[in-house]
Amino acid sequence: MPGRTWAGTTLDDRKALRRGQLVAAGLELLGTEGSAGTSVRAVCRHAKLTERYFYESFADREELVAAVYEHVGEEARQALVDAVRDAPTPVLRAGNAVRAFVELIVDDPRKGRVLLLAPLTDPALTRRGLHLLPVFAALVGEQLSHDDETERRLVAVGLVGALSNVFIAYLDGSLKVSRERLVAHCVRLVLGADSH
Amino acid sequence: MPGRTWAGTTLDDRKALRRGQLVAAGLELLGTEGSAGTSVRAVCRHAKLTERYFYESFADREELVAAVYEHVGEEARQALVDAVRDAPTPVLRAGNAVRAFVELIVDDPRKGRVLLLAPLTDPALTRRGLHLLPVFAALVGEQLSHDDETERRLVAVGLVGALSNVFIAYLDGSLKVSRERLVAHCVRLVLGADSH
DNA sequence: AGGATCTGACAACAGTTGTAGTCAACCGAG
DNA sequence: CTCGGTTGACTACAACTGTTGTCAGATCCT
Repeated sequence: MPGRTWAGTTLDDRKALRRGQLVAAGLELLGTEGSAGTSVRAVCRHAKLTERYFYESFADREELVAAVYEHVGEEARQALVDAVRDAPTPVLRAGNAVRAFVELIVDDPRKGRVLLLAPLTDPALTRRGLHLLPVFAALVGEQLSHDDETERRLVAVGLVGALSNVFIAYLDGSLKVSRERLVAHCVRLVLGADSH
Repeated sequence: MPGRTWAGTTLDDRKALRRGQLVAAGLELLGTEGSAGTSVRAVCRHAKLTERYFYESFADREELVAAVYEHVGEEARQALVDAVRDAPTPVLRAGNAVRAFVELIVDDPRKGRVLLLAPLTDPALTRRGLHLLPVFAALVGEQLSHDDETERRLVAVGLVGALSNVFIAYLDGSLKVSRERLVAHCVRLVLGADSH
C-alpha cells in the first residue's frame, strides 16, 4: 500500500524525492567530473543514498545519465520557448533567446557542459542518439529564410557550432569577455547567419 | 650498448618502431572507440605488443594519449601551413586551408575525431589543458581584419566552432551533403566571418 | 505489543583498469 | 659454447566498475 504515510510523507513522495536527489547528483558529476567520473557508486555517495535506491528509480546507469540529460534539455527548451514567446520581430526573438541561454549556462555552467559536451562524450548518450543539439539546430533552422533545405541545415549546424564553441570557451575561462558583449556577439551571429 | 644490432636493426630503431606502433594503435582507438575504449591493454593488444613495451616508451596512459593528440595536431598544422603558403589572396588562402583540412579528415575521420572531440572528452587532455583549437583559432584570428583584439578572438572562436560542428556532423553522417558543397560552404563561412 | 514495511550499511560477484614483476625462451657477440 | 641483453607470455596487485543480495534495526499500522 503505497499511500501509507511514513516519517511524515508517503512512499511515493520519498521515492520521487530520492529520484530527484539522484538526478541532482548526476547533474553535478556529469557537469564537473565528466562522463567517466559519474559512476553509480559516485552518484550514490553524492546523493547520500545507497545503491539500493539507485536501482529503485533507474534500471541502468544509462537510464540515469539519460534522465539527467533530458532534464537539463527540457529546462533549456522551456527557457527558449519562454524567451521567444511574445517577441514580435526576429531581431527581438534572437536577442531574447540568446540572452536566456546565456543566463542559463552562466548561472549554472554544469548545465552548459551537460547540454553541449555530454552527448559527445558519454557512450550512454551517443549510443542512444540522444542529441538535442540537432533539435535546437532544427528549431533555429525553421527561423531561417533559406529556400534550399540542405542549405538551411548547413547554416543551422554551423550556427549552433559557433554558439556552442563561444559558450564553451566562455565557460572554461579561455575567452575573457563581459557577459553583455558575449550576448551581443551571439545575437549578431544569429542575425548574420540569416543574411546568407 | 644500444648500438648493437639485433634482428637486423639497432635497439633504438626497434624502440622507436614500437613507439610508432603504439601511437598508431592509440590513434585508431581514440578515433573510433573514443577515450574510454583506449586503455593500456587495448592499445597493446592492437599494437601486438605487451604492456612492457608500453612503459618502455610512455610513463603513463596519459602520456600516450597526449602523444597521439600532438601527433595528429602537428600533422594538421603542417597541412594548413602548406596549404596557405604561396596563396596570394585571402580568398585563395581560405579556400586552400579549408580544402586541406577537409581532405585530412575525410581521408581519415579518426584524425578528425581525435582533433576535435578528444580534447573535450579525455581527462588526460582536458586536465593538461591540451587544446590545439585555441591555437588554430588564434591562427585564424591573425588573418582577420578586425581592429579590436577581443573582437578578433570572438570571431575566431565562433568560426572555428562553426567549422568543427559542420565537420563533426559530416563525419558521423548526420549531415548528408556532397564533399564539394561542404568545402564551398566552409569557404563561405570563413570569408563571411571577416566581413563583420 | 506484534507484525508488516521501510531503511541503510555492507558483502559478494565477476569484470576491467593501471602498473609492476617473474620466468622461460631466444639471439648475437666474445 | 657461454654469457648477457632482449623478447614475449604470463601473473599479481589493488582499485574500481555495475549489479544483486543479505541482514540488523528503525518506523509505522493494527
